[in-house]
Amino acid sequence: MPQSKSANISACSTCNLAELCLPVGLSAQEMQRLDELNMQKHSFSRGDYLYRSGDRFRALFAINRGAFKTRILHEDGREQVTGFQMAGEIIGLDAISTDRHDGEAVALESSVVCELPFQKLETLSRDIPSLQRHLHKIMSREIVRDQGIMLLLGSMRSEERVAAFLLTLSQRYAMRGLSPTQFQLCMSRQDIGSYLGLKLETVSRAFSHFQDEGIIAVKTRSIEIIDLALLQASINSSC
Amino acid sequence: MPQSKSANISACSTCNLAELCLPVGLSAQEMQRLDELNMQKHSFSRGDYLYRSGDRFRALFAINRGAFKTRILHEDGREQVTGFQMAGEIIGLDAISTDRHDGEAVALESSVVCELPFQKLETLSRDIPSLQRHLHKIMSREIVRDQGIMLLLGSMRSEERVAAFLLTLSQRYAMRGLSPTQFQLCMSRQDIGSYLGLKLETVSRAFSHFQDEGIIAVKTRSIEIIDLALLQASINSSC
DNA sequence: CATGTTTTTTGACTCACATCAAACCCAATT
DNA sequence: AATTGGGTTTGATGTGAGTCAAAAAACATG
Repeated sequence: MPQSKSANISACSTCNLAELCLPVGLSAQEMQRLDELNMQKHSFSRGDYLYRSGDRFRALFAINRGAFKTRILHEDGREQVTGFQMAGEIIGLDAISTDRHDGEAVALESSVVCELPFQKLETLSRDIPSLQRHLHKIMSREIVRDQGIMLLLGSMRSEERVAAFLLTLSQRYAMRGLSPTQFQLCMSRQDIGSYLGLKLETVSRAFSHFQDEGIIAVKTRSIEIIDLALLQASINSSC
Repeated sequence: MPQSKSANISACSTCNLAELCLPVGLSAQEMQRLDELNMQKHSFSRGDYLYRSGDRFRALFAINRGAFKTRILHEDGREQVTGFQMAGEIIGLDAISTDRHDGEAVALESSVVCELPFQKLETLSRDIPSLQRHLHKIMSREIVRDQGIMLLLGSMRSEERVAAFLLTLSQRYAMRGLSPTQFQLCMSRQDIGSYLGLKLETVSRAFSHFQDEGIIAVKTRSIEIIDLALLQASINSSC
């Protein structure tokens, strides 16, 4: 069990999604597990699973460095990336990790997209009311985010989706004090496609097209947004 | 303000999503508002707004009778139905009602799909810890549900989506002790389409096709599932 | 019951995206 | 320098679902 320590929760300027800072309090066995993971560092590559106790995540993690993706796995092998989590954000909401949805087993998993280091924050303990309240915010935001993606998946066409994707990335970087117009993608075209409900070729074509239009400059994983306004516009114009 | 009364929370066998029962505690003005709504009963039709204080829902409602839809509105007029809530379920999570998502104003609204009567449950009061805990479950489930829809929107084709939709409806009715094979749709093809990311014609065609196959029997809003196994199969087969 | 309105169905056509396939780039390995 | 392999780009082609349109059915109204 995690060593109980006084929770130290405060709005955190560097964590955008989080707003939730706790001293890192790892139990002995969790420390050991972390070590194991670090030991096997080389076996960790894109697509590998992160950390599961049993068949569900039991804790919240604040991502220190690197980026992760969350995805849903259908039993028939279909998978969908449901989000990308970057440094300063939260991953692994306990309650939603594994659950039955409409009678079908839906496994929610996290896999490494980029690098791996992370910090265990705190197990989702029922008895820290202020943590709970923050959790509400996080979950609410998760829902709002999901609903946004639903809008995207349900009613946008390919280039609009890619534009929207780039813009949200841009904003997330901006929130973290990084350049909103020049950044590295930390996920493959494949993953972007899965996230946006598109095939990787379509994503690539969208990038190329935006580049031809002079809206962005792409060099594989490096993105520079040249005309942010045009990118914005390309979401609404074509509909 | 709502009259504070002792919360009486317990697992509720008739409420499937809820698991949350409170004595109906309406304040005077809320009672009045409810009366107003009942007065104007005839002015309520599909698509009308339900109940908003300011521009956000301030309370949780347990739906007593009828059905509602939740949707997102984009400023450019685009809308997407994000879910259907039926009797015995919960509607109107405060925190997510109106929020900024990725810098764009996204309004979450509820509109009446079928009939209107509802009961106010309790304002989302921070000071009832057991309510909070239940809220977690509800929100978790909301997230899981959303993620399922994302899977659907992202990687299923039209007939699979419609099949999945019918199956979840079936299960929800079953959970409520109603017939899982014979029920009335309480939403238009349009709404189903919006929910599934399809056009209404496509939904109609899917229904017709399933009917031709002898899997279901459709008569406008009346659905009978004839071969549940085949319906199940049609989700996986075509992929 | 006749009439107007909305919802649903059906058909013909089009187009955006998926699919298939080949070439390319870049980094790691030998 | 040559090889291998994953990720990316690009092109040619096919198809599922959108679009447009019109008829039919369901529903509402006087």
